[in-house]
Amino acid sequence: MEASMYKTIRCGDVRAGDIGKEVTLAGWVDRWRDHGGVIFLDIRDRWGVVQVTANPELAAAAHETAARLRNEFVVQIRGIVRRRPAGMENPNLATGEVEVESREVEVLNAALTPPFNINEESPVDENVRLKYRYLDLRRERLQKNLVLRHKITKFMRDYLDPLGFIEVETPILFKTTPEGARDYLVPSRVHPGCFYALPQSPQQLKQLLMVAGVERYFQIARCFRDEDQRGDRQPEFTQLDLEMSFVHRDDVLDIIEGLFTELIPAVAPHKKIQQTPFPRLTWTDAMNRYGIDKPDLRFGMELCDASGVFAKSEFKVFQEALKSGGVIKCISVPGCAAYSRKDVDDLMAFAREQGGQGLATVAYTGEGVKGSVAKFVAAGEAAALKQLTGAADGDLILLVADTIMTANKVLGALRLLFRDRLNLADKNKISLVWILDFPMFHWNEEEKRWEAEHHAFTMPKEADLPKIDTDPGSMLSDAYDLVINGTELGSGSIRIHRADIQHKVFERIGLSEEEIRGRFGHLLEAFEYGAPPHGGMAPGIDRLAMVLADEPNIREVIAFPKNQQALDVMADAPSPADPRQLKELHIRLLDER
RNA sequence: GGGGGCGUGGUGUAGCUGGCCUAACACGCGGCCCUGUCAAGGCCGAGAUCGCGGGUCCGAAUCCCGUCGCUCCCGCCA
Repeated sequence: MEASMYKTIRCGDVRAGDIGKEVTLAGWVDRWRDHGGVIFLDIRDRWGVVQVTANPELAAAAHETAARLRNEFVVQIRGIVRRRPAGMENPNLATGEVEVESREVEVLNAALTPPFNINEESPVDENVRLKYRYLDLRRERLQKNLVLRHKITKFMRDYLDPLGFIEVETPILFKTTPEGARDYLVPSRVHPGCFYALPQSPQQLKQLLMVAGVERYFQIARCFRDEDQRGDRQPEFTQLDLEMSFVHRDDVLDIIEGLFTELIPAVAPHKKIQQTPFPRLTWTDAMNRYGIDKPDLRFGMELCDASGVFAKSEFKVFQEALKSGGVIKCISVPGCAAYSRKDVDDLMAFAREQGGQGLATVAYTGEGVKGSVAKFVAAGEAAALKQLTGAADGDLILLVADTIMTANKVLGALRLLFRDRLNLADKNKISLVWILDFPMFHWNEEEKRWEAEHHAFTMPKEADLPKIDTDPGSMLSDAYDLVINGTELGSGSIRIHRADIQHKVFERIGLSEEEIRGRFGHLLEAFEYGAPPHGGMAPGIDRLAMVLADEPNIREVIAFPKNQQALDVMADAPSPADPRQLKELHIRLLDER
């Protein structure tokens, strides 16, 4: 019931209890219907729509003004709340029992005809929507998404405060990080040739806050990464950044799990969390069973290792794969045994896109075993495969013979393809799963060096520390991911809090003494002054909102997003800089365009 | 960097095996009519040369080549 200078009641709040009252409304014309005599106006504000009547016999001037109104005009209306005549109520409207009989209608601002309809959810070319983002945001869909985001961040703050967390802001102008994504750079005017970097995350800063004795920190933090866009990636995005001191892994997991277990029903009651406590998978299990480190557990179709079944296979491709240390893995696709040659060819093309060599199929039809490798499959093998996968007649087995990495990747991608094609995942289910025990390092073949799988601040498993010089590839770390419906919601880890271990890890990933000192001197020094053991996590708020709002795209949950080319088409950013500005910044442009 | 899809009035689509397209339909827009509608209704009307450039052809929105833009995916995203 917020009153203001312009309105005594919100449009969406007018109810039967207000009948007889004089009210003043202000809002936008959502629709208007001129019946020759009486004119009906639907006036909209953020809280809803209310019908206003303009009757020439009751208020001639108001009626005259009402006749000139068009969609999206901004108006202020003084009138009396009336019960609608019997039979004229509109049950689709929260305000449908009543209407406002206008006495005065004032145009606060006229409006051009909008480039698309504000009052309905018709599809519109996204470029047009982005150009007129302020109009798109006026529509119900994005209004709802803005409110959802607000509820999410408000819930997070309210949840964490009583647990002793404090929100601390960290700088946007910071320092470039080696490894990781490309940085956005900001040139310094005062220091020619020097640049700030926008943080890819407040990682180092929150660790320094732990050294500072904050113990429990969080921030609704903006992060910047200059990489190519995806449906779930923007150059700038928001995380719930969180860090705790004196914790083991499970302390962090418990806090985060408690937060989401309560948050989701509170802000998205129609969504049901599939399983609490959240299931926990090791990274190795996730890869073996789902072929991916962010499995969607809303459906089965797990990967099976059929290497044993085909150990003595006559099929050359299978023989070769096994001989060279590879595997034969498969998934069973329900009800697709009747796939045509073309259907299967399309799947093969898809498998190749994912990096596979090809795809073999075995179809259990009513008339026996069919499929691309049917003639190489012995009866015993067919039966064993059927038992291994649990396939029924009518199912199609997709087999990949390759390195374990590639087989997992291809089948994991196929599993998701069929999730969407066969509608295997319930929209209103939320599968949240922890992925634990990630490898500490992976080998970068191109650069011929070890890289941190999670990031360089992650604590290796204590027991694996001795292997850092001898066998880094087999080391596990105390890193963890939280996965929601097959999307990485966030990741975190227990951090290194000792300068000697941190230094060792930097060395392992190929940083020189000079680089270590130049880039991380402050951190290593800080660790020498009593750094507590600590760890944390950073769930992505945009991705969470996207899933909870059933949006297919991250742009739908960001007020002013950039398009795939990282352009803001509304403001036309980025744009060329004024030569004077460039000069001040000591920047000369190369002659490319 | 690579691959797929799309690009027709303000918006969404149809047309796209070339000629009947002087480009259709819906919404929106403008005018007129109508005192109870609420996706109001009726009548009338304006509005696109089919992303751009080139080519084939007697003839192209429709075929070919190039190019630009948007989008999805791979690479990339510690």
